[in-house]
Amino acid sequence: MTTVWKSIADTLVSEIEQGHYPAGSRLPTEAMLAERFGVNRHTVRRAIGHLRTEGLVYSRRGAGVFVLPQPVAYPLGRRVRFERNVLAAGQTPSRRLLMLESRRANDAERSALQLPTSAMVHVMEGLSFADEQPIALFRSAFPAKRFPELPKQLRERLSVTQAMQASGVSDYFRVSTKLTAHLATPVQANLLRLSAGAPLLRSVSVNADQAGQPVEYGRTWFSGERVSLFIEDEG
Amino acid sequence: MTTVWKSIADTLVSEIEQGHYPAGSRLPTEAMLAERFGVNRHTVRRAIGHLRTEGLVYSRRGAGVFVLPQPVAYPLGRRVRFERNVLAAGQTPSRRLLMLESRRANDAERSALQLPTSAMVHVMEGLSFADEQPIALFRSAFPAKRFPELPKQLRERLSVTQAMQASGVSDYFRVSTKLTAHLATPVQANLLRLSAGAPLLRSVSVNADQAGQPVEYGRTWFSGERVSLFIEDEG
DNA sequence: TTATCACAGTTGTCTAGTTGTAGATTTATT
DNA sequence: AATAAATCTACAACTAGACAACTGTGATAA
Repeated sequence: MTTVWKSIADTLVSEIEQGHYPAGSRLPTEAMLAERFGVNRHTVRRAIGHLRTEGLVYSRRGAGVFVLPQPVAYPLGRRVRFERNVLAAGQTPSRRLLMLESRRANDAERSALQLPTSAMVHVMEGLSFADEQPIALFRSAFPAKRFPELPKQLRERLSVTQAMQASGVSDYFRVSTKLTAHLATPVQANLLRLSAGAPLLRSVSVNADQAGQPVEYGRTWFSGERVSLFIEDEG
Repeated sequence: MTTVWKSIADTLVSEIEQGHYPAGSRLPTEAMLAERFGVNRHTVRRAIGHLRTEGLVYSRRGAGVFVLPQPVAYPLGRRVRFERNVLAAGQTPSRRLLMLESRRANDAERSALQLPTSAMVHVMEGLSFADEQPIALFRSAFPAKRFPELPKQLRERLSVTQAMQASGVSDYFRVSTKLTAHLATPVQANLLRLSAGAPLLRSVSVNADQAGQPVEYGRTWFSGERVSLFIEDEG
């Protein structure tokens, strides 16, 4: 015995899957859907509530119900490139810069980047989006001595790859990646538009140039819901 | 020798036939009827269940029990016009718009309307009523290129014939009609106020202008109980 | 240009009422 | 005693309406 709200939920799911309502778009209002399906608004709400728990949509009071993009498959391999990864998943990448500063390296940064004591690093913090949907929070440290112009370049282009090239590093490679699971702090949850305490995947990684010299020490917090990391074959 | 619920059913039938509860009106709630007849609610339910199988009333969970009007005779011929048909049956036609959108035509629509690949169509979905009683669910596709203003016109007038005229098609004719029988999905049943799994008559049709150019590809689901389709003589 | 405000539209929440369903129990009929 | 009819109880599912909380937009004023 199927209930009305379930069949409405099924209809909406199939319409979303057929691209009828593309990712990021707004569903018709609850009132319109109620009219269309010939039911009370509460019944539509129950169907939408189901889609919400399935992670297909999210709703904002006063604004509407919006279609969520499906989780991005994010390959971790020898070459990890944000834009390429998101594009390969069929979504549109973008970034937002939250902070950019230069300061003394802390212990972890010195160790990872093989820097002498009291060396300076440029630190960039930002958000990564796929189709307007925040998928990760990142904080990267670069050796300041080697890349004196990096802050300007990052500010202009926002792409690590391009900024590196402008600083003479034509290519770079992932030399280590450590993954752990964490719960989102309130600040992180807010930035990633998750509920506080949502699960995050934390990646701590080092990239190095062709000579093996470390050029970036990065920490990234991926939304566990929206990203599925996978290890690429090293072909 | 007669049971309690049967006599209650008889009483209700005669009251409906005497116009005590006119078509479309709501019966008193089961609780009130139980009170009135001095019986348990379930006994009233059994009587109402009988009226329902007789096609005299229909009930909507949470809303109440409503009196049904009689079925409509619907002629299918060279000129099929909803309003004319229902008026000819002595009832009052009306329509409700459920959805109106423009999108890429799918295969069936492209083929029926003789459109090139990736052509756009306007799609209208709605309900047809005779005397406030839903008799059919329809979904029509129109070539968007030829009728750029159609959505506005349909929204204003809700009459295909009038919208066509406003777009320069003074008259149109049925060029093909295919009929099949289907069972109502839960959503369809709900919209037509039928029980799920009720039989529907599905008509897939194409209308064309005087030059023979297809102008509408329509699918209509008629309630098998409330409509009897008949083929008109082509005089 | 910027800030503020008003307003309509949308989702969130609550209360109350109605029909649908399931099961157990009592009462009437044969 | 057996069986059918009716009762009783309790929820589940849906409707109906009202109001609160919030968003987005456009108008107005500084």
